[in-house]
Amino acid sequence: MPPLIAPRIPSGTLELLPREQRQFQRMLDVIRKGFERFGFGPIETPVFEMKDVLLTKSGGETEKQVYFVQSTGALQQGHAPELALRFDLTVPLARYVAMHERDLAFPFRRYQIQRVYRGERPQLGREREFTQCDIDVIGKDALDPLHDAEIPAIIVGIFTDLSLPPFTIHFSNRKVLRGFLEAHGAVGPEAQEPILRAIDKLDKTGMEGLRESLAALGRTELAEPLGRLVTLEGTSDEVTRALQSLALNQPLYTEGVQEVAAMGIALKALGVPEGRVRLDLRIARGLDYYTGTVYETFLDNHPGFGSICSGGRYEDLAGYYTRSRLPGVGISIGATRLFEQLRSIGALPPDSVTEGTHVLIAQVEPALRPACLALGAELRRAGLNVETHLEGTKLDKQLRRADKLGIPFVVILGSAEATRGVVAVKDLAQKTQADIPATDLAAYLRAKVGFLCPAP
RNA sequence: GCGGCCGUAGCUCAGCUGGUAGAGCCCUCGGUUGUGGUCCGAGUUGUCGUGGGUUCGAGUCCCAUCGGCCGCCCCA
Repeated sequence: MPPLIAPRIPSGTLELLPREQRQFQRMLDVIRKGFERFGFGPIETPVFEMKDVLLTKSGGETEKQVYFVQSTGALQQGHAPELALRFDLTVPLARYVAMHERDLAFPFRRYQIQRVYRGERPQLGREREFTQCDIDVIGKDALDPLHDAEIPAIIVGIFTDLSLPPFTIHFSNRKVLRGFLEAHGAVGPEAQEPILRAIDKLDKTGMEGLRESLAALGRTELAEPLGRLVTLEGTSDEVTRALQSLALNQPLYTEGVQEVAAMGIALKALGVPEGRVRLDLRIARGLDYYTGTVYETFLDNHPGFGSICSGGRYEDLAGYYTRSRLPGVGISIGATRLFEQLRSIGALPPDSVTEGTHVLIAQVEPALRPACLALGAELRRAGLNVETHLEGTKLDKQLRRADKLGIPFVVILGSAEATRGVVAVKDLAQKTQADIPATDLAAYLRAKVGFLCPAP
């Protein structure tokens, strides 16, 4: 015998058993419905893109995390890879919009639920292959700030539908932060970026860390005013008023505060519950392409899990691919991370009997096999998901199978039942069993399973 | 890419100061005729991550290497 190869998957990848996969799928379904509800349309893009297309904006940090793709043939000839796996869905979106610009209706509202790849050190909630659920709105030349308010409303709806544990979408506005820094002498992106990063790390480093970073940058004088800005607490309205009262005479700052104020009003109008979405000046986001609103979502009781959903506003999405100016705003749910984290705290919703296999038809006598097949066909026509046990092993094995697969009902059809025109229906969870007239079976089970299915 | 911890059955792990391997779970079968998840009994499973070294002898010590987990960078 040849030696066995150890069955394994690369670290940072995830594989689920069918029941878990169903839960994950259900999560994605809820997300998709949430996107559709707000009038977003689906797209998909290839897992790999041309290398030069993908690596435009990245520069240093992201490039190190990119997987290159090369056919073995080309590899043998010593060619450098010309393809790379996408590491997010935003860059492919930019390419997509630039490519199909003339055919799209702007503002272009699309959602995209696909896997992305990052060459990172995996950890819990940090995979090398994971699923992102993105929505973005892309405008032509301009995009009303109202779109920025709609984004969190969409997410709140979805997370509520998912019965998530308490969560908060924190948002801020980089114009406010930049304007504030500008007004305090930190002028220009080169000076501001490192400070914004330091602010973004506040939850890990604390104020001490921020002070240290500022000291290292030779900006000790910013510690005091920035400290006050960043520790503003209260409802979004209260924080907004505090920002307005600072009355910094700085155009960018003023613009940012206006946007923040407008968001507060819009969020109320959209019916987003107070407290779900908070203005939090500690959110800055490291990614430098964000220019206005930024979002970051955390589970209230599990801050260590990191952000499960984040995004923001960017002034020019596709500058590398087209001369058109295409501002946008978007957000991404980290579905794989969210799923893993919910699972680790036991917060995944329980199996639903309306999904998966509803009924297992046990086969106890070879002579009745055709009857079992026919019964299965009939129940399926009634809208039920049915497995007919085709092996016809011992009954206890068949019951164990139903048990293991989480199938709630077992139908037993033997000659004892057949001669009386009934079948035995066993409810595995209730440990009950009843003889049901064969003619009533479909209706009986449908009522038991408790869902409305389309008329046959 | 940097730092720390760890690699023993499919899974989770035990194996004291070196003397050639164990538990639980899982799985299979049985506790007789068509009734599960409980209980009882029986059984299968390992080149102790890999390579080298020290030693009469190494899962146990040393070195290297690969892999995993955690933290950092970054991020969903």
